[in-house]
This record gives sequence, structure tokens and C-alpha cells, in this order.
Amino acid sequence: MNVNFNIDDFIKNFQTNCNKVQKKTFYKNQVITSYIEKRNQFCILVSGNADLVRYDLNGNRTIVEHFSKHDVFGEVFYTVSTNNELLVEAREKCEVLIYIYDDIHSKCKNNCKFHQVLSENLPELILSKVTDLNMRIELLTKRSIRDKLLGYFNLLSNRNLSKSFYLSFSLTDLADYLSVDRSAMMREIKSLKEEGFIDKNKNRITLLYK
Amino acid sequence: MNVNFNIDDFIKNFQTNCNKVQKKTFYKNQVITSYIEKRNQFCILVSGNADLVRYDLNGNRTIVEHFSKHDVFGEVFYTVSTNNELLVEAREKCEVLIYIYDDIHSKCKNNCKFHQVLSENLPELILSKVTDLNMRIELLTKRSIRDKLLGYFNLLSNRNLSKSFYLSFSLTDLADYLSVDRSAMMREIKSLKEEGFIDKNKNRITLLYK
DNA sequence: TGAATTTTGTTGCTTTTGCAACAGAAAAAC
DNA sequence: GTTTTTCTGTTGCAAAAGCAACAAAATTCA
Repeated sequence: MNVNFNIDDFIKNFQTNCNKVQKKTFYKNQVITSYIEKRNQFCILVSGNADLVRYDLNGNRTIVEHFSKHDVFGEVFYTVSTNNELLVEAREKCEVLIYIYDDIHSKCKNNCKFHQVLSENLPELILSKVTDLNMRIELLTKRSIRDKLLGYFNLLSNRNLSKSFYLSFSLTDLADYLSVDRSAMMREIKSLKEEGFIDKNKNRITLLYK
Repeated sequence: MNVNFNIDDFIKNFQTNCNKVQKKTFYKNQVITSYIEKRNQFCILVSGNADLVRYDLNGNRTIVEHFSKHDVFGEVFYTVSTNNELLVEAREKCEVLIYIYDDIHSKCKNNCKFHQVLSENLPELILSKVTDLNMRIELLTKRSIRDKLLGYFNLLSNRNLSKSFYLSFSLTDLADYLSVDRSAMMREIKSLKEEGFIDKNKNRITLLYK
């Protein structure tokens, strides 16, 4: 999910004007935040990349969302009450703008630029989130591991405007993202190669069909 | 997904003030709309209920979303390009407000009340969509049919503030909503009954645990 | 009301997926 | 540069899910 307004202006201006927004730095594998009901965090990933991860009672790990530069996250986007722990984990060094708000729709007393820009762009911001989530649902509703893989590869291929692309996930993480068993996924990738649907060199995939 | 501002005011006012918004009536099994890229429809379900349905190349039917009174839908919420057909089908008689916009963020020339109220409430509206979609993803990432069923039942139980509740889906539709095979789902429901997790009378479910 | 259609419930069989375990390769840490 | 850890690739076996088909029940239609 990418924010279209100028995020660099955003980052430059908030410090002088608003005390409700903080910029923090996190390092690989650190927990940036855990989702807690009613603690209304709104975060912008300034640099780096991170995952929203859920651990369920059976010990399964699911990558719910993957965030890269300029993506937004936080409880504001996840009001649903869940029994499971939801963590945002840094995959590498990450700079994050964190804003804990009382009411995201109303402006702060300071009437600072941060809130002005935020409220102006909130619909667009959230709308792009909806797009991401719909894409994710489309993948998850596919009935077989093969279809999930091909759906995901297609997506990357379209984004990259090329039949070849690099996986940004490790295969272990990809399995957790597609919500399937890793070894079963590996077996399926093997079959896709053997049947001539794809080519795979390290983490570079090439689609051989269409 | 429920809209909190007064939708009845909304409906009352648009007709006199704005020619870009239409109210239409649909009957059971009619197609309310099909999602087409760049035709930016924004719809509000005034009464009745409907499903967003996807048919894939393998002949599988998936209920992507279920809409009831006051839910909103349309291409504005589904920018992702998909290969599959996406239809909104009426489950019963439905009244729908349809608004085809050029730019949902900008006000129309008439400066009518409809657009004023719409733009004021757009963030909240879309945010509630995000909540719905996250709930859906949580269900879909569950690894077994049993966990999907229990997750869905839990949700209904929480909404209803009771261990007992009625299914609004037929079992055939529920399978399409959870994205699993119907007969496998039926087998699982049977096991849940036999193992004493749930009780089922017609379309009334009672949770016997927790 | 009676006929037609849809939904529910069930089963045998097949295919897919998950689990557990392990070895080698690659990457990270020291 | 060596050790430790993580990731990849693979397999045999078990469990779960899908497919196909059918009868009975319920619902809709005419």
C-alpha cells in the first residue's frame, strides 16, 4: 500500500509542530508494536520493511500483511477483536512514525500540519489499504497451494511488468503468507518447475506460460 | 460493515439535490452490478441483502463479501485487477443507491448535500470496510475447515452476545464463503456435533464450549 | 396444491495437504 | 574465518480435504 502524498514533507514538518507524533528506529527482528484493542496507534513506515504476524494457538505463524517503505499500519486498521497475538516485526532496520490518537477523524488542538495533511489524505490512505486486503483475500480464497502460488507469482509479475521477478519473501515466509505448510508448498514449487510452468533460480522466478 | 451517520437523511436528500445518484430496486438473484475496472461505482445497500461473488476458472464460486442493510460496496473498494468475474447478487429484494463518480474525493459541482455528507463520512465508512476485510482474512488464514467454522461461529456468537445464533447463510453459501468444499464442511459440522462442540437445530447453532 | 428446484446430509474413493524428520546450503553472528 | 543459526529441499507416512454421486428434506414456483 503506497501513500501518494509527499511523505517526506510529512516527516520534516511533524517534529517542529506536534508532540503527539514520534519517530523511532527499530532493528531486525525487533517488535515494532503489538496490536492492542483501543490503543489507537497509527504508524507510517518511513524506511525498511516489516510484517504483521499472527501466532495462533496451534503454533501456526501467519504473515497477515507485509509492509514496505511508506506503508501504514496500526490498530486503526485492525479494529476486529482477535484472540491471537498480532505483532509487527521488523525484517530489517526500520524507521517508523508513530502517532497515538484519541480520535483519528478530529484535528489535534495544535492544529499542526501533520494532522492537517493526515486528515486530508486519510480516505486515500485507507482506500489503498482496502485494495491490498482485497488482493490478499483473492489469494487466500484460491483452493489449492498451486493456485495460491500462481496467483501470487502473477501479482508480482504484473507489478514488475515482467515475467521475471524476485521474491521478497523467503520461502518459509511465503508459506506463512499464503497460509500453507512449507514442505507442501516446496513440493508444489517443484512440480511447477517440472511441469514447465515456472523457472526458479535462487529467489528469481520466471513465468513460462501466458 | 455498518454506516453510523444517518443514512435515512442521506436517502431523503439526494433526490432533490443531485442527479448523479440513483436509487434502484433489484429482486432475488438479480445481478446488482459487476465490478469493472475504472467504472467507479459507489453503492449503498438501503435495504435487503446481497453477496459479492467471484466465479473462477475452475468453476469454483466464492462469496467474497456479504452485504446487509446499510453496507457499502462498489469498485471504489476493489481497485485490484482480477481475472475473475466479480458480481454483486441480490439474495432478496434490494434497494440500492448507486453513485458513479469521477473522483470520489472531490465534491461535485452542485455541492449537494449527498456529496457533503459522503466526503465527511468517507474515512469512517472505508475504515469499517477494513475491519470487515481483516476479519475475513483472519478466517481464511485458519488452516483447517474446523478452525474456519469455529472462527465463524465465534464471530456470530460475539456479535449476538449469545452462545446461540442463526446462520444467515445457507450451508452451501457458507462453504463458498469459507472457501471450502461443501461436503467436507458438512462432515466437519457432523464431527463438531458428535464431539459435543456445537449443537445444531435447523439453522440455529449453539456453542457448547467456552 | 402439486411439480420443480434447491439444499441438506451422507458416503466411498482419490488427491492434496500437513507433519516430522533430516541433510546440505546459505546466511548471520562471533 | 569459523561456528552457529536459519533456510532450502526432500521424503514417507498420516490426516484432511476434495470430488462425485445420490436420496431425502425443504423450499420455491406456477
